[in-house]
Amino acid sequence: MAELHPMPLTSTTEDYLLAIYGMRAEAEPVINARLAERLHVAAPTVSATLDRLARDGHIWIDERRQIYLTLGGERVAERLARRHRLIEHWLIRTLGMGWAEVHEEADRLEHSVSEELTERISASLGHPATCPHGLPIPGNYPETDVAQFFSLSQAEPGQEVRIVRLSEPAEDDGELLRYFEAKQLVPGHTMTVREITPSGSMVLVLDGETVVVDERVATNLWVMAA
Amino acid sequence: MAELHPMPLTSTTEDYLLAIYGMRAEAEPVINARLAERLHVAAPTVSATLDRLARDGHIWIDERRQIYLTLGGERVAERLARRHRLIEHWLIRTLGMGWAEVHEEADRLEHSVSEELTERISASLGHPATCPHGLPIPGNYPETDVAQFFSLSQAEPGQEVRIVRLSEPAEDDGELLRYFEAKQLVPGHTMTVREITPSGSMVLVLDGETVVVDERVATNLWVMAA
DNA sequence: TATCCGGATTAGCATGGGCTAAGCCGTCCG
DNA sequence: CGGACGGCTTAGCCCATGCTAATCCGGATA
Repeated sequence: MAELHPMPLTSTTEDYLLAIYGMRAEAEPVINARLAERLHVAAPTVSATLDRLARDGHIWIDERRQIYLTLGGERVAERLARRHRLIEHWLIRTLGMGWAEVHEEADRLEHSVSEELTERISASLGHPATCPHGLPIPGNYPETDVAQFFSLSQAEPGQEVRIVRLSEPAEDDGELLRYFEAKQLVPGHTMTVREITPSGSMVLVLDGETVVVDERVATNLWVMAA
Repeated sequence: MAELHPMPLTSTTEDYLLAIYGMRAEAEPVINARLAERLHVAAPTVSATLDRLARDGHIWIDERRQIYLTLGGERVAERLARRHRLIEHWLIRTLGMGWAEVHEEADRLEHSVSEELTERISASLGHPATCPHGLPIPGNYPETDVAQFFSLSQAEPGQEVRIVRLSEPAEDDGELLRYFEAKQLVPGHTMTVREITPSGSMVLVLDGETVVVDERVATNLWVMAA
């Protein structure tokens, strides 16, 4: 039974749908335990909330307890991702907020901006294709070559790559964001992989500067061959 | 017992504090029943919520059941009013939203914008003293002559007055807002009271146009001698 | 004085969203 | 084979926020 007049979703509901959407986009396994980590809540809380989400037709759960968005759930999540990523751009462009700070602000604002406001923002920015951290903005992102993207941790020594975006979880790590910003490890920049140490750390050269990143960091940067 | 680290307030809590603040500013009696009307909730809900607000030190209630903000509660409300009114300006100036629509949008956004963002907005607007509907922005409003303001319904025939602001409740009435906008009954505009009918309606002349407003409408416009 | 009315409270209930503590499953490993 | 361990649910609890129905109270009025 679909609702005739869809109830406005709660902020919590939106958070869950967006988290599931993000994990799917990164091809991470979407299960109860991972959601609990990402959302910083206890496992039983996730179970109960997922029950409601399933009841309301936003998600479904298969026999192996994998969680999937329904078409409706995905539409909601896409709209939220769109809002979130547009807001980030907006805060940077029109108010000069910091590259590393806007994600947190957008996390709150995404639940409050209307559809109408979202479209005005998109228009005023010239309908950007990605957020400042390189994540695609649904509705603005051209159908392309996502297949060419791979994690920096997969790059070979000697390879020259261009950063295209951050991983989803990186966005929630303020520390990491500030580090990326400081080292100029941001979308658009090109670098060369000098070497990879036995422990998995990568020695990079960008703008003539040598930067060393450990494996955890490398995993969170998506690149393409430059 | 004051909290050491003040818990973030809920959206509901903020709504109540802001409503009380607004009613006080208009010298309306602040009692349970009026709050129930303004917030569109049932009386017992208001009682329970006010109990919590009192428990947490945001308000106090006297023997005649009048509700007052504590110093802390007032500080919260002022910050909210500041945010709300700055956001309204911002939406109009930077995104071209409508004068009659921004209040509703700001009602949601005011709960989500950070202190930092608020100040950036204020700065980018040149620290405006009032919202687009003429209500003062706490922190930006110069200490002046509020005493000179009076309700249009108190004006005398023949008097020339300038609109300074709307009443608080008018802001929640989209219909009325659109009417004001259409008739150019907005802050800054000057008009002359031609006559007052026995029923309380007022015949006004502004910009050479004759406009008739009934008493309910006149009550919602604050003016000063032009 | 008796009544009515506006305003408030009490009682009882629901829902969303949190928590801990316990226990229950599979799978994989020693 | 027997654990241990990861993941999930059950049971039991809490609080904020909403509701209705019923009652209570105090002041104004017929």
